[in-house]
Amino acid sequence: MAQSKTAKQILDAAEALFAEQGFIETTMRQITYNANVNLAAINYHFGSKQGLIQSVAEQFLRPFSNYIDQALIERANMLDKSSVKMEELLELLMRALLRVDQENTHSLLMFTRLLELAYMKNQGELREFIIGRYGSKLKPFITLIRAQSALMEEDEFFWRLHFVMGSVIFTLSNFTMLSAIEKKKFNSEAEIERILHRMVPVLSAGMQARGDKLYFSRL
Amino acid sequence: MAQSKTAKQILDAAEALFAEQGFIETTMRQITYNANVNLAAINYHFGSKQGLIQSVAEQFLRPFSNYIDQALIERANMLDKSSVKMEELLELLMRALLRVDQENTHSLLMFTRLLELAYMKNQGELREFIIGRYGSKLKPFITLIRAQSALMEEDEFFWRLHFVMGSVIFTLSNFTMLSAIEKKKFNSEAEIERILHRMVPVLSAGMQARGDKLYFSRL
Amino acid sequence: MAQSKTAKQILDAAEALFAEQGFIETTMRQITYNANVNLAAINYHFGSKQGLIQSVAEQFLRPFSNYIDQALIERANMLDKSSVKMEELLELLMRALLRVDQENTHSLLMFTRLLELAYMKNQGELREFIIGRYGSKLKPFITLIRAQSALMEEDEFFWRLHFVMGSVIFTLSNFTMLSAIEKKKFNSEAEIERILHRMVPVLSAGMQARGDKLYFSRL
Amino acid sequence: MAQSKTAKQILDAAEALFAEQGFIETTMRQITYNANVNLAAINYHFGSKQGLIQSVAEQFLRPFSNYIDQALIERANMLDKSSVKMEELLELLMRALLRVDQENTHSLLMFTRLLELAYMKNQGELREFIIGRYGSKLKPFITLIRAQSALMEEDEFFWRLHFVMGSVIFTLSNFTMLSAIEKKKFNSEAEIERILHRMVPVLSAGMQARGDKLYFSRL
DNA sequence: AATGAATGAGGGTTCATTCAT
DNA sequence: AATGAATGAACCCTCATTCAT
Repeated sequence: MAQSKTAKQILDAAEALFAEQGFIETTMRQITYNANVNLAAINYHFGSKQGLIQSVAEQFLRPFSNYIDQALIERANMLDKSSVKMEELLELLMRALLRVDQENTHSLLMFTRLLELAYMKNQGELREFIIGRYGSKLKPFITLIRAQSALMEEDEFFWRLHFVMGSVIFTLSNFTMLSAIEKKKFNSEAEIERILHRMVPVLSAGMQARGDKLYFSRL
Repeated sequence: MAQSKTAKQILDAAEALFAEQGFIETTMRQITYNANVNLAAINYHFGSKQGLIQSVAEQFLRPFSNYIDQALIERANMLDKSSVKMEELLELLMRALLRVDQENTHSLLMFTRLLELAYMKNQGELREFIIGRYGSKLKPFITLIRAQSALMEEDEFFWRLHFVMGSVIFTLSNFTMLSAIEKKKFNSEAEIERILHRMVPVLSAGMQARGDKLYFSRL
Repeated sequence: MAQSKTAKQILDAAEALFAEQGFIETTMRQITYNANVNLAAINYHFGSKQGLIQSVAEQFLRPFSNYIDQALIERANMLDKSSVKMEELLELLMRALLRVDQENTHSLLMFTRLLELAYMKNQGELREFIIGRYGSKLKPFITLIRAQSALMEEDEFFWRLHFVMGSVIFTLSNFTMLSAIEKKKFNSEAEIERILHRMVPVLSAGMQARGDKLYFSRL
Repeated sequence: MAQSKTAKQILDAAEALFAEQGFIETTMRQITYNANVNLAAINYHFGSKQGLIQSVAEQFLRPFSNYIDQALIERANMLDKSSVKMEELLELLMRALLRVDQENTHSLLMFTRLLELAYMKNQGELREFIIGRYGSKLKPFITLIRAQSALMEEDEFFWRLHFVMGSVIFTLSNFTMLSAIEKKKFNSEAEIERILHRMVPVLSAGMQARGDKLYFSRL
């Protein structure tokens, strides 16, 4: 059997709490209390809180990365190369995110919080863990994105990619908050699928925009 | 009313530390040590850490809001209405940000961290404080943006605005980290002005993109 | 005023417990419970447990080192140089130890435990603290010892000094135990002064012994 | 009765770790990890950590005690009684120590740490175990030492013996540390044989010194 | 107005031991 | 005979806050 009952309970409780509150804000005592296990169990099974975070992360990243792989293969078979479009790529990405989230309720939020954390200082270890483990898997996907973007230097592409990622991370990270505002303002319930879909043309246009048209004078 | 010397020292030290590390990560010990005042002084002068954050926030928001006002007047004078373009609006915004930052070193980062915090749960008080105090001031500017965006429903616009804001907030919030990566990868030093400039065409294209072209099948 | 009441209470309680149980075996909870103060007070006043140990150490080392200094000056005035003898030097040392112990009940045992600790691995910080602070003060004394020892190489002297120190440290460190055995065996109460006195001729002879007379065959 | 393979592995691993780090500092996790057995195995086979320590002790004490026996016989044969000297006795002891150490790498250090532990409070059980088991075996040897020492009362002899033992125990117990210092200071590598040899004249002179020459005034 | 001192609550981690199989 | 899993107790430390002056 892959993992003990206790480890499973810890993972589930941790996932829910991490998703809701964030990693740092969630304490080991909360997790073990919710999981109905002993405080020391986290250290026994995962070594440390950081270790638990990595395990929770992996639980999402593995299937996500697999979905991306599989989708790219599918796409390669289904379509003739000439017709690949940026928006299709982004939708493929969004679909992968949604699928994983569907399988495991908190995945999408976890993904977001994870990236958030990975960009923090003092989190070099986590950063390297993620990049080392999954960085290479996403490369072909990124290459496709690059091919569909406007012509630009490498460093420009680097920054744009992060502009776009920032959009996704920020939006998902604050989704609860934002959809509450929307409800109050427009009385319409936001669905995560709808929001992700709304992103596609925006992000796509961003990556394809011709740059450097203007430059504001310094000061 | 002139604030005491101690309060001033606390505000200055807090601003620098908040900008560098974030609000939650900064401890009162660090602030009072840097400010060269007693640990209890923060509670004495500002009631609590939260109170200090609001004071620091206000210290930044006031001049920023003034700059935006002024910039809109500038724009009204400088350009004939027909030629107002989205990119010009965004550059105007960026310029306002940079100007404030120039006057008071940490402003730009503070702005970002403030927004970040405002979107958090349990920060309803801060959120209302900001919106109540400065929300209305930005309205005319947003109206101009809306006019230059692609035709869309109100709720679509609401979301797009947040996509774009997410980009800015995320990028600036993680600027230190990202520019470190860039340096390692491309051996080039990122300047904040350059990055803000790079954002302009991307954000602009995002706001102007025609939406709803595709919709990924559920699941 | 030099130090707060709480700090004083902590020092006293810590000293007693350290002397009785050793540094590592004594917990911060025991100390603060005995001192009747809050657990966090140690960290407030001394930064860490290690910091407390250093403070306790200093409380003994300062007067001890002063006594040695003063005694050496006295000796220099009182006696003509020709008559300085090893045993006098050692008695001077013992007297210094006893005096400090008399002033502050647990000093002698503390001294011992301190040296014990200083020789442990992972205690480089403490070692450097002691040497840096008091190493130089003891140099003149050690030079006199050297002058009265048998002729030998520097490294031989180094080792002999530690043989002799080992005697003192071990005996004092286990004094409670040893004197209990003595009582059981000889029904006589051991007094620390008497024991230190007993050491003098033994240590003296050890330092003055001519070395290298025999060498056991390897294996 | 042959002990199980697991028990053997535990004993070996424990011995090495105890010798290197000391009893208290060595954790059961370290032992079982190095022994490549389950954490619970120690409690299963030895009842408790304390039980393991006693087993390890016995494993060393048996051969050591045999060597001493044998050495005393050797001595009886080799030398005519008139010429027995203190230094020869001590060298004989050192040789026994070295021989055991040679057969079983960690013996010498174990011997030291064991004595160290035996002198601690709360270790009455271990103390009695050692004395009950091996105390009598050393008696003839101690009688010989007594005969070669200076004339003195029984209790004086008792203390001197412990002064001398303290020297040996302390030096060996801190040998790693001391030889590191020597290396740094004199750039010469200390060998355990050489150090033991260096002790011989020092200890010998200590035991033979005439006592009571002076008495420092009780301040 | 200001501060040194003190505190209660809570943080992650480590340990030897025991339980269930 | 052996072990993976689990645990209770205890560890040192950090935090924002409050008290007494």
